[in-house]
Amino acid sequence: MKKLVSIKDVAKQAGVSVATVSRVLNNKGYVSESARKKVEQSIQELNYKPNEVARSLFKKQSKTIGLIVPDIMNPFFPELARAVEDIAAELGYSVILCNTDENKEKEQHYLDVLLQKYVDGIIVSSNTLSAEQIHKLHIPIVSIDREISQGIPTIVVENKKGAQTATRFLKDKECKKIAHIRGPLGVTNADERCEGYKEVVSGEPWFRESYIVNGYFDMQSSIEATNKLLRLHPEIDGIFAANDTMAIGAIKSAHQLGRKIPEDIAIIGFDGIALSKATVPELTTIVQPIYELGKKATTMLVHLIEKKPVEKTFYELEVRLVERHST
Amino acid sequence: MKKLVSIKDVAKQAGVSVATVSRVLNNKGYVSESARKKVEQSIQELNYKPNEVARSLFKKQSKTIGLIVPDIMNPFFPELARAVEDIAAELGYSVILCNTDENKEKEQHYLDVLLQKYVDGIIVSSNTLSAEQIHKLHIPIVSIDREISQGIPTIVVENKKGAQTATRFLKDKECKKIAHIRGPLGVTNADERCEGYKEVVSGEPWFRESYIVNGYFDMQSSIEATNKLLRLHPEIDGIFAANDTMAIGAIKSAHQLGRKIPEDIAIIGFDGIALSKATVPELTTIVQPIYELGKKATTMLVHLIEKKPVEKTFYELEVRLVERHST
DNA sequence: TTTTCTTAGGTAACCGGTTACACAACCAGT
DNA sequence: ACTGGTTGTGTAACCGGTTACCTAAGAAAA
Repeated sequence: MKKLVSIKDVAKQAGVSVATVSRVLNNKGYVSESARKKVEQSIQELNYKPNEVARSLFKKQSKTIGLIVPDIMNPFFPELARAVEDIAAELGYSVILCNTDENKEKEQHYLDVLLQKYVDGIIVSSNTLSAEQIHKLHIPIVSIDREISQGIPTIVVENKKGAQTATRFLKDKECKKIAHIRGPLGVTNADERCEGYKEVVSGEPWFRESYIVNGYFDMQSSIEATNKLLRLHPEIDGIFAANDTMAIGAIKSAHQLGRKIPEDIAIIGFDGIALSKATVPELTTIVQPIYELGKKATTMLVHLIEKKPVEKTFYELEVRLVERHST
Repeated sequence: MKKLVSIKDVAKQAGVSVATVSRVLNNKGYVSESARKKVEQSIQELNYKPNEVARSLFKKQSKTIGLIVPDIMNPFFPELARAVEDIAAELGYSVILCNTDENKEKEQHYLDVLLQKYVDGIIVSSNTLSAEQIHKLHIPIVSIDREISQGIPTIVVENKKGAQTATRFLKDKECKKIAHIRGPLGVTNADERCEGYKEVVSGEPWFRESYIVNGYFDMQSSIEATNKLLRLHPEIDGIFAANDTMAIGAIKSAHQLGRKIPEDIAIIGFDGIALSKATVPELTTIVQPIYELGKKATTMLVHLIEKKPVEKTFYELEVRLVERHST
């Protein structure tokens, strides 16, 4: 590797000390106009770029944040990651990507690595981390999409309200028997969405617990769940899936079973991922402001890092129903 | 921020010098069994984790690689990113994610940032970088999906061959008039795929240049292109789209125009992104080994970084046709 | 004129590791 | 006994920045 120009080279060129160069660089302390000119010119000439690593070592901060997600291949996360990276870059930070598969050991491992690299803060979207684990880190954390514990800055969406909206919408569309494909038990947002559904239908004479089936937020489990559901309850004419991927699974299953969408059966999802616009029929869904989520989280994290005031450390963002052709 | 334990603390605890601790840490140089034991115990007790930043500064390497992609939201890249991150983590590296939108300034900016952070190597998927720009970096680079110039390690797939396979497959399926929605002009893989198509159909009596229409690898442009195409040439009964996203656009367009797929018109894509399995009908496509691509690139990059021997610096990975229901 | 404040800029310690070098102890070979 | 190689360990320089501290000059205040 070719040696990079260091602050010493610049200092020598400009005929000043390294301290002066550093002062120019950071716009801090007293520097005469003439010295500043000379330094700036030398920086130009040598194409000098300060070494961030050396800077990090002294300042104990690295202008880097960690982004911990279960799996970037899950269609919810690319948009989130993009938002985080966009805002981070704007504010002068880089982002290190970590996929944990919701695996406790991997999570702890990445936490250690990020800490060793002096990252300034971390954005997590995970439900296996404990509050204790997080407090031990002593650096700012923002939790996205899942509430870990009070006191930890969190950004979520109105899961329950969205679920109610979705379910009511199906009712308004004259669906008589509405089922729900829920997400994994114990995952906060899956639980909340299920609760929202229940609140709307539990009073209905036709409602039965077996209208709620389990999925794991993925397509395969949803196809199987829907197959079973429609065989057991052929009367079902509306399905609210706890996320878009499962809604697409439901569409495929219904299609296989010869049901027409939306004529025979209406299907609504949750998330508003890009995929929901790519299907035929296009999916009606509760769209989350995913980009906004990432944006807000990053802005907040950087504020926390830079000790700027933050108004709130808990945001619940609004969701909105987008009607397309599956209902 | 709470002060972290440093090597000095460990040395003091163990009653040895920092040099000895460092030797234990790196398994380098002579250390007596008794000293090693004491040091290891102190490390345990204090839960000491070496500061990677300090290490980076001295070693001029950071155990970090950069991953530069146009846009992680483009469905091709999450799987690639996942592969890169998986392998990198396995080999002890972290990955910094950069989205450039194929924008020259952003690319140069990220290159600068990555260099300042002493990343050990970079994986790029981009076509605006010049060979010169890359050589100036003086660190290992691997180019994915796009060939920048000879001499720069590259991993691509058999674009032309895949395109030929796709086109021939449509012919074998009794399509009489096959059109092509190509990717942006000047983008290597788009050009190669178009060439592959041409080689198969240019000898056909029915072939005309206007059967090739332009898209930008995105859905919107493809929908518009297909609309125009099918209006102008209603006789078309087969479409080879240069990527899956555009194939899906073509499906949607055909659907809107009342054509049945695959009865009236067969559609085949290229890439094999997750989305291609989510549509109704599921997309027949030329699948690229995306994960394999990322894996190979990362393995090679780390070999280059660690100066281990690499057999080849140019790989052209095989693609395979996966028949589903759109043909 | 002396004191004090502001401006300017250099020297060197420091961040937390790694490693060249020095030195000592011990063993083997002559 | 002398030489030389191997082993074990500490001291201090170094990586490339930042900044506390010091000195000094000129301006303003006493």
